[in-house]
Amino acid sequence: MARWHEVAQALREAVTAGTYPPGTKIPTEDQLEEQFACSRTTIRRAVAQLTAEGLVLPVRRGGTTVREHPERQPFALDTHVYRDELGYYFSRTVQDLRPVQPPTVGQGPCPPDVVALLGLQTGELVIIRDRVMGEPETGRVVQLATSYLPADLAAGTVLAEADTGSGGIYDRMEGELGWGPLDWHGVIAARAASADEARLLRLGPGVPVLTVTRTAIATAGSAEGRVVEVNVTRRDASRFEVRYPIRRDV
Amino acid sequence: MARWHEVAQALREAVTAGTYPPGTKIPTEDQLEEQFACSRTTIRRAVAQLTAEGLVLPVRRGGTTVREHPERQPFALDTHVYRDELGYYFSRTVQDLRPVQPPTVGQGPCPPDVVALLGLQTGELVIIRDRVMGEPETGRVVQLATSYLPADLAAGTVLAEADTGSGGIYDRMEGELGWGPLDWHGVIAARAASADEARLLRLGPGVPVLTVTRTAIATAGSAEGRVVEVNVTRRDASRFEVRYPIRRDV
DNA sequence: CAGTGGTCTAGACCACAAC
DNA sequence: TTGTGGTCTAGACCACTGA
Repeated sequence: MARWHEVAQALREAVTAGTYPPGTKIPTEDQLEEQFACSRTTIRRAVAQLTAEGLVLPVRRGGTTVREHPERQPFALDTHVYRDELGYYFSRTVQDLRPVQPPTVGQGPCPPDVVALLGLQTGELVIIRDRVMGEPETGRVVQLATSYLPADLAAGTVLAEADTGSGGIYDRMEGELGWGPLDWHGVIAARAASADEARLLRLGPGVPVLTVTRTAIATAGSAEGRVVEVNVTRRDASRFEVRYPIRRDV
Repeated sequence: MARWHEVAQALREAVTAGTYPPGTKIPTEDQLEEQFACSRTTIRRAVAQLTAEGLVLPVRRGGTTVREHPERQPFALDTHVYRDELGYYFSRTVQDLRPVQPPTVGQGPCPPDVVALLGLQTGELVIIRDRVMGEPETGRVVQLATSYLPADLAAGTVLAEADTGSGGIYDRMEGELGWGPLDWHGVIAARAASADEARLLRLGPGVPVLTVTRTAIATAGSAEGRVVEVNVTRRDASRFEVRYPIRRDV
């Protein structure tokens, strides 16, 4: 077994055994180098592994902290859409979240993985609406949500404005724009965090994020049959999970 | 921007642009070292990143191959359980899979993340049933499934035998053992692959796997109220996703 | 402002599997 | 057999940020 595997395993066991409780720091790289009698490169390889597993988070000058690793919190599966006077809701709120910074609206090229969903060509422009959500108490960022809307449909409409008004974009689509009723479906997937995501969610590079992608399709009006929005929501995969009931159909 | 970021970005663009099509190899590390005029360590850091993203797979002596990266394949959400004369089915088969090796049955300590689900104490023994599933044509392994059953309930019963007979363990539980009808629920999550998972699924270390965990609860008999099985199914997160419909409840 | 992790170099040897 | 990626060393400098 490679030396860095041994070091990683030793550290992993020390963390789970409580030698280094959550919130505390593991020894510095120089100290570990001495403790395990190997080069710093080997130590770094081991710590990189624990980082990828979401167990620790290194911060420059601040040392490497053991992350809280509670039970994963539920991230309700939104198989049903509800509506009240305020707008549409895709999940009963499991955890209260609030915007950490004002939502941003911009225009840019369509990311490769969204191109196919929107039925566009590579390089076509889309309206991009970004929301960064965090815990109300701590302000800690836990969720990133980005909406992509085809520019040929949304540019120049209220959908491209910062404030979309009461009820949000879905009310605008089904109301003024006459695209409704909308059809939705969802996809759950996971991938390594991008550099931006890692920074905002305070994750190490390459740590998995859980993604829920919701697609909205117009069934009427000028956009009939078109995918009018793709919403990608991302969370730290080590802290969240999607739960669902299984019904007996016999 | 760090040099290895630049190298990674250049390689990433070369791959997505088709300079290195799926199935072909990127240049060797020595060649990249020359091409980018930096040390091999820097090259390796960049390639490690692409590996974590699931874009390439390095094989010793075989070079580093660009992975096929088709659209993610659906991995149907099993919100309903069906039953026929052969047994219970949790998902309409999206893709035909067959066992790559005979299922194994053993007894061992309960993994930490399963302890809580089974309602056991740390260190208690469980029956472990392992299945490795692959594509019928190529034999390529795409799914790992492991069942954990409390030893105090399952040891000595047919549940601990290699062949559980027609209909599988759920029929035994609901039939001879009188634990039924069973209740199930599921959880979707993601995490970095373990070393074993990475080897079997042919992934790089730390690459995300998508997990679907199904829990079975007895509603009758000697096991009433107990969790009698936890099944953890894992797939390469870069190749599979869970799709689900969204219903309008208003 | 100084100690931490982040990056990078140049070089060596090894283990494995494709050739 | 041998070329490939895998591991490891010893050392250097840098950049950021928390003490």
